[in-house]
Amino acid sequence: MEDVLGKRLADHKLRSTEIRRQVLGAFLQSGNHALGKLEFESKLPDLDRITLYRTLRSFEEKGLIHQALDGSGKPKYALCAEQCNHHGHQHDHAHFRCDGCAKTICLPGNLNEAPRLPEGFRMTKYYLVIEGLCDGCAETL
Amino acid sequence: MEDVLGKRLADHKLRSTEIRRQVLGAFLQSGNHALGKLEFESKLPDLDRITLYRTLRSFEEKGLIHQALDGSGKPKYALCAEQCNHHGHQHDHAHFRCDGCAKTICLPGNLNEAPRLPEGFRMTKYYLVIEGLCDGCAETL
DNA sequence: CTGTGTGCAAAGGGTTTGCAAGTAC
DNA sequence: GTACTTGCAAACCCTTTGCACACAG
Repeated sequence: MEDVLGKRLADHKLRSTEIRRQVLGAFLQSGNHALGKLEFESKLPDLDRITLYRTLRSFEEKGLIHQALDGSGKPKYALCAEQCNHHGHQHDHAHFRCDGCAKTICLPGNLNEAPRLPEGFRMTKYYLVIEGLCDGCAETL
Repeated sequence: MEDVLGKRLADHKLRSTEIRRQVLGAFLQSGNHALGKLEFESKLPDLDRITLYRTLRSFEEKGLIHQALDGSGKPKYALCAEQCNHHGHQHDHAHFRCDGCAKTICLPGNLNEAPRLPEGFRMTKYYLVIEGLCDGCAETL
């Protein structure tokens, strides 16, 4: 079977429509970096904004993508790893935002050990956000 | 001198106006937790929204407050420690957002050691965001 | 055929900008 | 007096909701 996109959608209990294949395709093309409104507008100029919002929400609910907190205040999304599905998300990577090119990158590898909390607090999850310069931008300066 | 608010504003090169004293007062009252739009509306119901935005921006530029990233998507602000000023910010604490009461709390103490980065990346700063239940909410359940 | 997805229009919320009047220093 | 601050109106995003039509399964 050649329909990688359709299969991945079906695996996540999502109907395979033209638009969803386009959006998923954009994620697969983008490698390990997260996509925001601007990236979608340049990659898929004809895509209706409202439809995009709904598509992203569906993808997130079904565990195909996750929101990438990057400190910019603007929502960005990135593909999930294999273990995420409609039951829930499970991530162990940090997000890096480059001050040069403004790209947000999912960093591979584990986070540090869980942070310590004051007495009585309980943690459900935590995120690490890093700002700086990516390899490309650091070398340009 | 009794004018704590005025002094603190002056220390940060901010003119001491009625509104700024009110906003700073709200921060001082709130202890270690961050304030968002909603909190301001309940603490200072007569405050003009636009003026609030400008006041917060001035405070942030002068190193009096910092934005507290908490994963909620909505901006929140908290008082800075002593070492921040108009030259820049310097923070070493994590932000904890409670899923119960929705409060965002600045956690005292140091972060873990700095995260490792891929070859060629350079870090300027990083944030840690933790979600869970605060002591009050955890004990209620 | 049935339930879901799409597209357009409209509405909603948060935030910023322009400008005239007021105020700190 | 001068430069900064405030308040109101208007404008500007970004995002969500309602509804009729189209489409996947």
